[in-house]
Amino acid sequence: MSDWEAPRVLLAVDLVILTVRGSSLQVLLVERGVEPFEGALALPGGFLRDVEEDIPAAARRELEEEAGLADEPHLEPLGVYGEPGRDPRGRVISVAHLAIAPRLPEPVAGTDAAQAWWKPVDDVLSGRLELAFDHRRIVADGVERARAKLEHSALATAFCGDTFTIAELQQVYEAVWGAQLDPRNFYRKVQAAPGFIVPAGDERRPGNGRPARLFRAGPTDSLNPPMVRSAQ
Amino acid sequence: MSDWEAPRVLLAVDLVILTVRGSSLQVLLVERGVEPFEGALALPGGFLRDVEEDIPAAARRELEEEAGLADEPHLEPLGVYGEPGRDPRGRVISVAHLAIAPRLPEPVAGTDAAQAWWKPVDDVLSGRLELAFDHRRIVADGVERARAKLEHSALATAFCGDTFTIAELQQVYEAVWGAQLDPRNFYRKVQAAPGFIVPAGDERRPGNGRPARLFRAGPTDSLNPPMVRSAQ
DNA sequence: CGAATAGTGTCTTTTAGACAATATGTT
DNA sequence: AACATATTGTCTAAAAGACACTATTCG
Repeated sequence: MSDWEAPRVLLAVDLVILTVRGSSLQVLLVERGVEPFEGALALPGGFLRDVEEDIPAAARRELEEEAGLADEPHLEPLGVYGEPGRDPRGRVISVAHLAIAPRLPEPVAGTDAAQAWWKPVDDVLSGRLELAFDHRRIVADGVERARAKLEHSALATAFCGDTFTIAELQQVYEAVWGAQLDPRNFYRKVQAAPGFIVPAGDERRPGNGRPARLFRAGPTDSLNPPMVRSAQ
Repeated sequence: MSDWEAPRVLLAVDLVILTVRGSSLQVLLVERGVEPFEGALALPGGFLRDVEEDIPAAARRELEEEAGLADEPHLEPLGVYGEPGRDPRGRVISVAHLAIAPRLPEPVAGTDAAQAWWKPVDDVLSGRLELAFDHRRIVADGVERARAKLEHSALATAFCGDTFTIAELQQVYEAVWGAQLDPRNFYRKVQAAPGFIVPAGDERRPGNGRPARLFRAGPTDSLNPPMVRSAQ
């Protein structure tokens, strides 16, 4: 064992960036510019820049380079994906991250050299859309993580802008969970968890009817009581 | 970018192996035999054996080599820990795994060259016990994962032997959550989740009182309704 | 005013938790 | 029998969900 040397691997960072557009949960995909899978759709990501780069830093860097999202969206580690033979360039270990982007005006977050598109996660999960590598699995894990965290954490506010109405927050839950919720019960439910959301003063969002009160994300991340998705 | 080459890192696998002994949640620790942190307590683990080794396979190998646990305990990926400067031997990325060992007769799972001990997680989390590297943080994450999963999954059965009584299952919940539960409500609660546990036929465990019925793990992993730990 | 959405009140059903009562074994 | 633990039953309080109703804006 004394002349044995531990093998070295390539370390990549991949991003599952989710947002809600319209009433559907969407994920940001890019077109690969190099082999393998050149031309195929894939998650934004890339190799560690240098051997001293911190993993969260690499994730933030890719978030900005490939998605143009510089303004601190929610970002958390998701998992490690590293089957041998996954990439012909050698043994690659990918550290996937989950990022949540707030509702953007409309335009797709284009970037860099490659192009980027928001695509409905349903199209990815159902297989209607082919992804490079094992990226479909990674998306599935990211979506499942988001669904679970909506129950117990304040993650939903990361999908919204700085201020938002309760109806907008409900749209997030409905898009991520793929379920309809009663607006009246939802209204009281979100306010029952102390510190989840706090009023932002005046009123706005003059939609078709009565303008809705505005809220912003509260101080606590852990929801108690939790938001429960009924057992389908 | 054409003459740029992606950096390579060392890949390690670390194990948070939890069990319940007596009424406390315990974690398996080994004494490090080499620098850095020689002589200090640490999680079992090690480098990938060769560049083609699968990560789950490496985790199972360490589980057997360092803990003597060959018989398929529950094993799941926990997270990635790879700050630069964490290890003087170079850039090391550690993929931590969570393993659950069933209640063992009594003897400590000794092994290999190094020695191993079960230690109460409370001693690790409180800092009474010093651990090498960032292993205290990894233990904390593993314990938190276990606590959370006990609510929504059948993970608790992994702490038990092949068959178990409901009182034994309750001891698992109490040790992991660090809380007291009402045996009568617990009894109905665990049976209310379809597929969580199934009867194993006859009776046994003739303790001091009436012998308890035996159960084994049921087919479903997802608990519905969940076991809830009251909001402390 | 009428349409449309925001926000409140109330009732019913379900669930969580406390705890009495009964069952079945050991000594 | 006395004791200890297992298992069942029952009551009460809290929460989830359905849904009628009121409020406020726009056209």
